[in-house]
Amino acid sequence: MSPSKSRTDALMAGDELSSAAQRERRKRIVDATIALASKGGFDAVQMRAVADRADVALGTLYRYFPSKVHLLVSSLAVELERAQEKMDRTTVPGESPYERLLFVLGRITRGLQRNPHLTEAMTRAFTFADASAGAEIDKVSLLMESMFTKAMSDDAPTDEQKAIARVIGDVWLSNLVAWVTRRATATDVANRLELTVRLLLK
Amino acid sequence: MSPSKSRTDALMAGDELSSAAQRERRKRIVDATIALASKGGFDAVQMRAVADRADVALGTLYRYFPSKVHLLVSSLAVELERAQEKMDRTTVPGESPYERLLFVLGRITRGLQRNPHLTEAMTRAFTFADASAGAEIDKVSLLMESMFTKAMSDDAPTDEQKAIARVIGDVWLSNLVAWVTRRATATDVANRLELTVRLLLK
DNA sequence: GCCCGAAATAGAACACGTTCTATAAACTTC
DNA sequence: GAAGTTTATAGAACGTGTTCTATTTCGGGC
Repeated sequence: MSPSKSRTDALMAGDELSSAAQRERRKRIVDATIALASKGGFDAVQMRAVADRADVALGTLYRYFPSKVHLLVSSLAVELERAQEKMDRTTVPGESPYERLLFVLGRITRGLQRNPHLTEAMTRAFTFADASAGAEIDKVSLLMESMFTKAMSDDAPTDEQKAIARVIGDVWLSNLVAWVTRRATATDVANRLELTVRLLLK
Repeated sequence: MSPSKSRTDALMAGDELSSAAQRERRKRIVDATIALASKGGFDAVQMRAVADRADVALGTLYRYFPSKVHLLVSSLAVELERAQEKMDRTTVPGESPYERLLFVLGRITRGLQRNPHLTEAMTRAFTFADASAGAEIDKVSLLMESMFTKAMSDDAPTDEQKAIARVIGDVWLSNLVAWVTRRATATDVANRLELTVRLLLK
């Protein structure tokens, strides 16, 4: 009959870590993950290597993140939050939702393409995730949609804008996958996104 | 200086296998893969289990398919070809491209949802594939796009129709991923696809 | 300060994808 | 039909994600 309120969730959520030491451990882990992913992509994010680099034991790593996919998707969420904050501090140029959306899309896409290995690692983790990582995935999906709806208008988005944001997100993800697997060039991705936005908003 | 014209490609392509025995081996492997995937999804498709069930040695399995992902994506292509043939024998009802596209989408989607484990295995393999499986992935992508363009019109598709087919394919894939990870219900998927088609074609 | 349960550590152990080795069987070519 | 080459086989071996065990350290209540 123990209260048992501090399940692994608490560690995974990250916002409510008991002690400062734990917050720091978590940060070291995420930083190590991003560093390794940036250098060598998905395959280079090896659990033993992450643990080493973050100076924690393998068991501790697994206590904080129950799998490699959880780890990568959580790191992706951290990265997206940073990008969102940066975007919030920018005034998005453009007269119409169409133009503003294109601006934001171009900016994020270029950001990702600047760090191909990291993008590859995150994208593959995101799409390979199974149901057990549903919560982390949802968090990332929400972040992405909110970036797109914010781009279209500052106010609360209409239903149609939400639908459009979702479609854009879907197309974006598919193109990211294609780019990561080298079936599409950066130019392809940009063109297709622009075409999609045109089809949807014109 | 050997001519070396029969690389692994020949085996992977599958269309041009030297002997009948080899064609049969390949078929047994794909059948075993589909059976195992249908029963237990991606995780149940274990290379040793596939080899056992197909009555080939593990080394032989790897000679025919250089990785688990190649194996699953190739099996997906086989499945899609079957679905395409079936579709070709049907007259798609509907007055407009919009209606016909919805009909085809609904039909494929229901087909996939009838076999959730198989769909999970194929979807995860498809999205997890790396550059080395580019050829197999391209084959599947082409098959999907052609299903959608055929649905819209019998004639050669216009550029706009091709673009729309691609967007639909992207949205479809993302929703499949969401459904497989149980972040979306079958109804969600149907609704979102319909909404997307409406946004694009209305 | 001391005790306790929770958290961290080092490292072994296990599972499954993949590769490698040695041998046997199946073909091609003469 | 024999020699040589390619393909298949059985099974060991290896790498990396994940789990488990035994031990130590940490942080909060007495």
